[in-house]
Amino acid sequence: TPVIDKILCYSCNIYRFSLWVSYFKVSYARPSSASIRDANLYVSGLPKTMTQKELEQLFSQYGRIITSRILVDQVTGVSRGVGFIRFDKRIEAEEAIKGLNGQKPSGATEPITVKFANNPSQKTNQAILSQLYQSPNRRYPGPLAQQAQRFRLDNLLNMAYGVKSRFSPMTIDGMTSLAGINIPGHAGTGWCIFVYNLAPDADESILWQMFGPFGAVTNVKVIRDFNTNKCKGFGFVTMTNYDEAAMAIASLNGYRLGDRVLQVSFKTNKTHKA
DNA sequence: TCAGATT
Repeated sequence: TPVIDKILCYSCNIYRFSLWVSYFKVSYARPSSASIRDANLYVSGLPKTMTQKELEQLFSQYGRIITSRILVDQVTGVSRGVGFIRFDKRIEAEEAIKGLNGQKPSGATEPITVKFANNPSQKTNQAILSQLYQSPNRRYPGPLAQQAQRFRLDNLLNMAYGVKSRFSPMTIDGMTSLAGINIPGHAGTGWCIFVYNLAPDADESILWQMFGPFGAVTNVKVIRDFNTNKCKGFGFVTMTNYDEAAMAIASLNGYRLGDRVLQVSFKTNKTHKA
């Protein structure tokens, strides 16, 4: 559809047009039947360089692919290393799991995980559910919440009087891009924080409650054992702003949660294997 | 004692 997006000359009617072209796919819905139900696979551990085409090539040996997708970071556009493959038939998906789960694609250094995808209609929004949950000590702010509150006030004063904090995100980001150095925990979309010594029954809501008062938290995760579903003793929190993350770490490292003393720091790259 | 990711 041509659209006038600029009038270059009113008197002689010269316009600049822009032309937007959209592509649609229209097709009959596939008749539902047991044979095509649950034929959708979730794939993780993909090499970040793998394209959708290469992903399809890898899986096409097991059957007809209906759709495929690689998830990308919304900011950087780079692959998140996870994706989806929907096969025509469930039996094809089962064969693909048998053949590819735990295998290294040619040229890859890490094995991929292939399993049936969750059904998106039954997903729960963990973040919203957790944040709706309010514990009594949140309603009556303790020392922790007061510290976070002071910090926010401090931020407002900085903004009002133009005082730059030494932890200002601008300074840090400028340093990062100029020197090309890697700062622990910095993931591009936020600052990843490692929380150690969580109790086996810890859940995401406790992380939201602890870190939320310090600023913008975009993600929390309690790492659980696959079989027991108990917390493995640690978790991760992603915060948007460096100074808020730094304040949360400074305040929460050594914090006593129940009968445990937490260790809180920026996430490092160390692996738990070997 | 430093993951997993769900269109």
